[in-house]
Amino acid sequence: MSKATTIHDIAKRLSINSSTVSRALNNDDRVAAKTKARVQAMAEQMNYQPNQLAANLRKQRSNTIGVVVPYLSRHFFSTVIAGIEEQAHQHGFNVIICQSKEESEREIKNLETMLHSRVDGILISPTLAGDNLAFLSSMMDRKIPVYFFDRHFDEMDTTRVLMNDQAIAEEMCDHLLQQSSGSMRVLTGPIQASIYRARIQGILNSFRKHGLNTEEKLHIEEVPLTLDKSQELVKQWIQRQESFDMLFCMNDMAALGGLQALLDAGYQVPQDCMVVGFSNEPVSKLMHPAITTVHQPAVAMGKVVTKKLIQHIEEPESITYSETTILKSKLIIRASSLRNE
Amino acid sequence: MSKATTIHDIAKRLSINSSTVSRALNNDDRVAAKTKARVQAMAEQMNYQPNQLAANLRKQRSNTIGVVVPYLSRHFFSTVIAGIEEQAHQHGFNVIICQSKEESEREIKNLETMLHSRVDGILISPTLAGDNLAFLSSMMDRKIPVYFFDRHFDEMDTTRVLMNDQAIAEEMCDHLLQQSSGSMRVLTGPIQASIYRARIQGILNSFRKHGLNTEEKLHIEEVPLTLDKSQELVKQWIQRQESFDMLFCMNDMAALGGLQALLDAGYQVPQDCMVVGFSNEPVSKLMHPAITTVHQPAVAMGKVVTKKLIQHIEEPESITYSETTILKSKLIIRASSLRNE
DNA sequence: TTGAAAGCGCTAACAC
DNA sequence: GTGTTAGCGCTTTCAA
Repeated sequence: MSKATTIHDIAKRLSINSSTVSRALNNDDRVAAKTKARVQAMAEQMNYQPNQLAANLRKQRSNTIGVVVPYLSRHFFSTVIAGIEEQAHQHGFNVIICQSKEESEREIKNLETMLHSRVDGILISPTLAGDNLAFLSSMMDRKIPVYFFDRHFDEMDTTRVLMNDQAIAEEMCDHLLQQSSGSMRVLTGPIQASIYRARIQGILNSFRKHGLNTEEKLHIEEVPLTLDKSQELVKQWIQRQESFDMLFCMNDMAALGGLQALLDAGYQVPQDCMVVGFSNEPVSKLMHPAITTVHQPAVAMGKVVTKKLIQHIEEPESITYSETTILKSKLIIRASSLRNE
Repeated sequence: MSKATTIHDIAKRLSINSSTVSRALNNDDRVAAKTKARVQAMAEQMNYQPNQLAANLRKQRSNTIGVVVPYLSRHFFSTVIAGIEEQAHQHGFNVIICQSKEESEREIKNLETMLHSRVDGILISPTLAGDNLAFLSSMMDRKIPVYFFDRHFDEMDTTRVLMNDQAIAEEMCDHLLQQSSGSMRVLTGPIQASIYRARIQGILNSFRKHGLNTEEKLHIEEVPLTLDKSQELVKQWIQRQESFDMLFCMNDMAALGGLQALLDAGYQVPQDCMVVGFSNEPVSKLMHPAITTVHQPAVAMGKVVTKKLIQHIEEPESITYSETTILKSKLIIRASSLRNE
């Protein structure tokens, strides 16, 4: 096999025109059933493989969706991508993936590559500092739809699929404050990020609702949300004899680290200090005590946002609006925050 | 902006030929430095974005690598892909990703799509049952290089990058047998899989070396390697009063589940039973006791295999051989398998 | 060092 | 229903 079969080869063998072959292969209504059958049989026989590249060039459409996430290996993001991938393939779209590593420069470079590859649309959970906002806007101006998931920019008026971060954080905080009127420490990621801002707002609401003074009773710390950093920080607090009896972590890894530091120092959890996390990593339920957390429907998020984007790609005129979809996450209360058992 | 700028637009404005523009943009030696500068300036000014689609069609090359893994959301695979992505982008390649979900049918469908998209090469950790082997071979026949990572087929003579599964499992088993001459239970994934076969071979070697009877002392159980399944199974064993004092799990999730079941039943780990896992998931070190495991260089695996594939794509004639690269993983001994402390 | 011209494989407007 | 024709935007001989 020295050369791949083209529609022209098939046409020649069948003594018909290549455009008829094209139509037959694309199941066009106007071509006779009999011709269709002949073409399909011959295509099979000659082991014809359509050349998407050519079709794409002609159609000015790559059938490809570009996805940008901070880190591919974070459980939450790889799970969302699993959802994206599934939905996209169902609709005949390819998915190309990049990681920004939280660097907006890298993110822009990736987006440029995608632009050159003529992706039909972008799905992104953007890096939160830097000048990527302007670049993303310019992509929209070029009629390439950019949809957000999980993270977003308020400034950009486009469709996004988010979690109910504020409400669930408020609910979580309510749950804690019902059991304690002590002092809370919050470990959060970058405050610029909408998700963290939303969650903190939820916490503030809850404090206000309970008539508690946030100046005195609430201490918010912005840190890299990793196991090690969190463990180290909480250890320091304990050494300095700072007092708190609730530890609210914005992800499970930080909660694990914090829990570890507390237990190492001989604290009882939840009696001396309650600990809660976020994201429901598989391990959170295995700790002693098991950690209270929030389950986020990550696969669903991927599917939903992809479905909307594909609809936009396939019928651009029909999309005259942008919408914000809020997916409901769910509180999972476990021993690490249950004093009354 | 109603229409994207092409090289022809630039050529017209500069009153030169589009092929000169093409050459200038590709930094061809034959074009005068002065012309190059003019072209580049104009391209900038007109906000020219190269159309990869067109270049790809002309060059019969998509600059895209197809990646197939069982599950995108498994930590090991998403980490390998992070490495693949990084290496590929450094060399100007895109990466499209599919998950097979361990279904060979789905895998073949994905591969076909990639074929039509004219990927320049495939990186795959294949599903281990089904008729995908034949399909993969046929891709190689079509001059599309297929490289394996982590998993592979002995029957296919192509480059692959694997872990030293057999050696490390033997080392792990040695470590256990030095401390016990009791009975071992192994929780493994599908035996058809080369990785599990290799690891089991390592265990057998270790038993033989220690002069122990595998008929009596070794019990191998093939199960889905999930936390829940493992926990359930070990719980059953305990209820049935089956006796074993070493639990060798082929991943950390299974080890976590097993550990949980043992602790729930009041067993002391490692005194009553040692527990070991595989893959060094972040949580393994957080358990009480911390779990002995194997660190696998996943990012490195992704980078190495991608580098080799790209070399193959760029200089196909120079590749007259296939090679097997074995990456060294590393034993991480922790409290769950240390009786002498 | 540059220009002219052909063509990658496909689709789609138009004609019959 | 089918054929004719004209590109999509780029690269790459070949010629000058």
